[in-house]
Amino acid sequence: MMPDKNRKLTIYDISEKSGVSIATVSRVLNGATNVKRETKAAVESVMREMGYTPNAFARGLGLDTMKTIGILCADSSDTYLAKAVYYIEEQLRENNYDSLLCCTGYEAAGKRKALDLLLSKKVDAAILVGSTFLEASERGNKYINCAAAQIPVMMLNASMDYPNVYCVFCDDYAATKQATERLIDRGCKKILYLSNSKTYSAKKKRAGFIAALEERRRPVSEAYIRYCETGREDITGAIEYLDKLWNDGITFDAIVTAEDILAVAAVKFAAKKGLSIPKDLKVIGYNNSLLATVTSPEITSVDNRLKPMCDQLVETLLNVLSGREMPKKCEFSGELVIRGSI
Amino acid sequence: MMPDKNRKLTIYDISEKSGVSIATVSRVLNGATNVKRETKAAVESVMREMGYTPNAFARGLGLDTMKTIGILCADSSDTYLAKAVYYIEEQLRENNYDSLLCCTGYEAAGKRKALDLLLSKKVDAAILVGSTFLEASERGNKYINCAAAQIPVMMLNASMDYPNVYCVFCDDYAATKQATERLIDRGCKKILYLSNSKTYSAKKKRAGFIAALEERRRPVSEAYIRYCETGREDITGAIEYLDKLWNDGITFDAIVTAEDILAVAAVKFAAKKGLSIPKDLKVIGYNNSLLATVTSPEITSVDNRLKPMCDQLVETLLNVLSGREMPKKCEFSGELVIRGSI
DNA sequence: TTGTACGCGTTATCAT
DNA sequence: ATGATAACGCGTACAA
Repeated sequence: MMPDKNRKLTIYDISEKSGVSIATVSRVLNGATNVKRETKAAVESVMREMGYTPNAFARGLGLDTMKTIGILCADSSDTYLAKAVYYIEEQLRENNYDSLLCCTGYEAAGKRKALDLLLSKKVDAAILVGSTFLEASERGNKYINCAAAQIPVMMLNASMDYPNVYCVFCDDYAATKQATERLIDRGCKKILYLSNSKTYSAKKKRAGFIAALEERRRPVSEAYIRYCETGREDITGAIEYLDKLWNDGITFDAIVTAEDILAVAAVKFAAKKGLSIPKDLKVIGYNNSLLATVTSPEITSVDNRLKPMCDQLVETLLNVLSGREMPKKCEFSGELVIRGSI
Repeated sequence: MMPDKNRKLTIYDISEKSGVSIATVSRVLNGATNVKRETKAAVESVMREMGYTPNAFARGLGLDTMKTIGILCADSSDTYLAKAVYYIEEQLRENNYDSLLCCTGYEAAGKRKALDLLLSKKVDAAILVGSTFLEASERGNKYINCAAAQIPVMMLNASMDYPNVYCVFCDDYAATKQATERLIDRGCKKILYLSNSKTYSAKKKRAGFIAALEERRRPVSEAYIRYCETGREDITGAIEYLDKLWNDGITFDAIVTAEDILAVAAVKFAAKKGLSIPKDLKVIGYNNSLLATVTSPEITSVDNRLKPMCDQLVETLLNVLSGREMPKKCEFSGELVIRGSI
């Protein structure tokens, strides 16, 4: 029989070849300072020439961590969430953490299941991306609380009061209020608020919209606060929704949307109706994503500081993991980025 | 001292509490058939009431796998790549594999580093998403070959002849050729080909464009085969590029693009120039992504079967992992999805 | 500075 | 059907 050349190298092989104990090899591996210069050099050379790599599982077992963070999001292909995941992964990697991605869908069951799965894989922390992870009922969020009993839980775009849960979000209320006020001040009389979800974040935006009307002493009509149930990427559906509204007599001279994609639909709706933007119809989007720049004219949109939020989130997480006391909530404020649609 | 209530439960605790050996507990855990019904029930009940979860690291060490697949992509927030990652993650999850996401950027060094990292984390396989992972030189691809010596490597949108490397891609050449021919047959005289990358895939598209011209006996002019170096999401930059071209006398009545985002830029360019689409200018995109539906009119685009490709890729991978012999290359053919831009 | 020996929590191979 | 015990590969007290 040939010696098994394919067997993976272990610390023992290096130990043998370099004539030191495995302890010393381990020390070299982990950059311990109390190793003689020459010994260290010798061991390192052996490791290099044999092509040794430490076994991550064994390490994980001993240290009880594999430096992996779980990232949960409903749909990592959503324009906005994709950016968030990208920024987060990038920051984690720079700090030597890997990212285990779990797309959960928008249903509660899927989210619970995914988080449980991450726990069972023993990730060091979980990051929940998107306000969809905040359920309306206390009961609906229980699984998050449970998870937080084991590992730190970070939330992007949601706020929650559980121990070991850290939240980073944007003041959607104020941003939407400000955007709406701007439209009012520009003379818009019939402003429509259009949303496509009922998340925590969506509710705050809606409240901001209403607050603006109230502050400016404008009537608040439920008919002008709309929820459009089409698929999240179904622009055609949203256009039809607006069309129906319009034909039902609910006409408008401005639209405030909860997502850029709805603003895109509004711009296309205007094109279809022969309405001129911004003269006949003004449109404001939300997220300041790529979608705000694809139409003619481009869309004025609320920048909700995604990159800074992600950076903050990861930084907070790293500090929490190293035992530092950190703020449970970080709130950013948005900014209206002006383009041609208002 | 209190007994350590916080210590994680092990198979020993269950063993003790249920009065059987750890071997039996392990058997129950893994659904072995040779366990007495009652024993099994008893052990399961103990596990449930104590809230036991097996330690994934220990399992990994023993079985030499944690059922994790590494997904590499240059930029997971790119509209197209994000969808690919999403589809792949979904399929993997359905088959009980987790996804370790690594965004590498478009530089060779980043890709090498990321793949090495995945190897060191002992993933069961690596999936390279996007044709950017195919370098022009043999040398540039060596790191892939090395990785494949250890684990199966799957490539989406690229083709390569290495052992243990499996490729799934679309016939971009034929699809682009067909799209171009359609424009010629519709009477377009001056067709521009616009690309924003020089990947394997981009080259095949370009070749298809040229082949169409040749087959229809049209002159092939380098002036009409263009590479636009602006950022991948920089629509404004692409518009300026087209504007400059136009002003330099390189006018056109149709554009074939290598990516939907360039087609979006083309549509916006037309709006800016006062050209009517499709009358004065016809536009064809590539990928049939969300971006093909955001403009007015919407963009005719090549559907390159992303979802079917991802499904095929994961299926192939799973089979490879279970030792079956599988095709090294799977080629899909694209389809032109007709919308208002031609 | 270096080496010995044990623990980490499983799975798997033997016996019985 | 069940139990004892040896891997799995590493980190680290403790000893020298």
